[in-house]
Amino acid sequence: MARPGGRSARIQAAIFKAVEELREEPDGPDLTVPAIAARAGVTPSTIYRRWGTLNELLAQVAAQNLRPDAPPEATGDWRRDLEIWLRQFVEEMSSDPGRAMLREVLGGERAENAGQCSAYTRQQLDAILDRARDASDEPPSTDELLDGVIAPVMYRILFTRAAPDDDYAIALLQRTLER
Amino acid sequence: MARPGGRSARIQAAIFKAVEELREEPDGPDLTVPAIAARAGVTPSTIYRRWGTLNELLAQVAAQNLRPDAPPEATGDWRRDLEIWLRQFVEEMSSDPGRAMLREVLGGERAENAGQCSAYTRQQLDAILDRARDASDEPPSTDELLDGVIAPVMYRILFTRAAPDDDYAIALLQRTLER
DNA sequence: GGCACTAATGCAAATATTTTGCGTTAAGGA
DNA sequence: TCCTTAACGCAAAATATTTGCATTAGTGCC
Repeated sequence: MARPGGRSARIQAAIFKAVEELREEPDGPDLTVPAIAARAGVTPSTIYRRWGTLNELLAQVAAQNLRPDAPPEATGDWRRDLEIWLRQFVEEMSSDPGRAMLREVLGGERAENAGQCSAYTRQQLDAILDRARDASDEPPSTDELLDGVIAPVMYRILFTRAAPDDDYAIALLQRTLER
Repeated sequence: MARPGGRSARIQAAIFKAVEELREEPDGPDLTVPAIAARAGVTPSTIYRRWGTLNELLAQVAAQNLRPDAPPEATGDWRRDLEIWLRQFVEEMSSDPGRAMLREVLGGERAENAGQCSAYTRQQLDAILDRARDASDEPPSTDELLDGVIAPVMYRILFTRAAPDDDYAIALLQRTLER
């Protein structure tokens, strides 16, 4: 049977932290398993046995980092909330660190981590849309927003080297709201 | 100055072929640099010098494999052509080999390969849309199709483990054509 | 065509990494 | 508390990556 308790959790936390710290390293981040293990005070074999591969470890760390740190801002006007949230989302995802995390999440073998990532944005959207429904309004569905706004933005981030899509994203949002 | 001539091209072709062949291997594909080099009749250092990393090599191979092997079918009815092409596109991309290639293209450090990939689908769409314009019709723009159909399909393939989206994709296409 | 220049490769030693067997530690259940 | 065994540490073995130097072969020039 599995044993997620105490020690395992502590070690995983130490390893995740080690990855973050090594990213900040001034002279080029040395993201190798031995380096991460050393920083975390753990033997490399622990990492290999738990994650199998550096790619898998980085995928899980990235998924965790993509977890939103706060619920979407609530101004009272849900359309405005959506716009504010979207601006931040696009900025974060299209930044260099954001792109790197997306690469890493998608680089992992198991779809689990990528799924987690989209679950997060779904939750954030749901939070805003729930408030809209409380106000007896008729907002679009989460899926309509995913298809109409999030997906096109992500496609461009992943498949082109294009600059920040700020206005473009807002235009997509307006169009989806008008339907 | 660069020397893409003769030998380099031959070696690159041999290496790409080696990757393909190792994928077919019955008892688990051994996609390591040394294995690829051995199969291609080349020393590993050649691969390391040219691509730097296994991820980069696989990204470029995947980009090449995602190149469409034929122009979209032409039935005379461009709406039908779009539908036929889309069905095949979705089937190919959501298959296990297709997903693996997408992972590999996106896993590379440089955006170049992913960009190539989306350029290919853009070309295919353009080919169909050009025929529509020749017929003095008013088809949607390439970007409208990318935003309205391709992006949502890709988002689901990349971020969920959901099953083949055949009908879903067609529904997206219909909606985009009606606008 | 022959020649000079040097990018691209081959080779092999030096490093770095990943894997693996076995002993030890510590969750989780009785 | 005791037992079972998942998870870890350690170190040797197996692989993979890097690097310096020698060799091969595109490319431009005469």
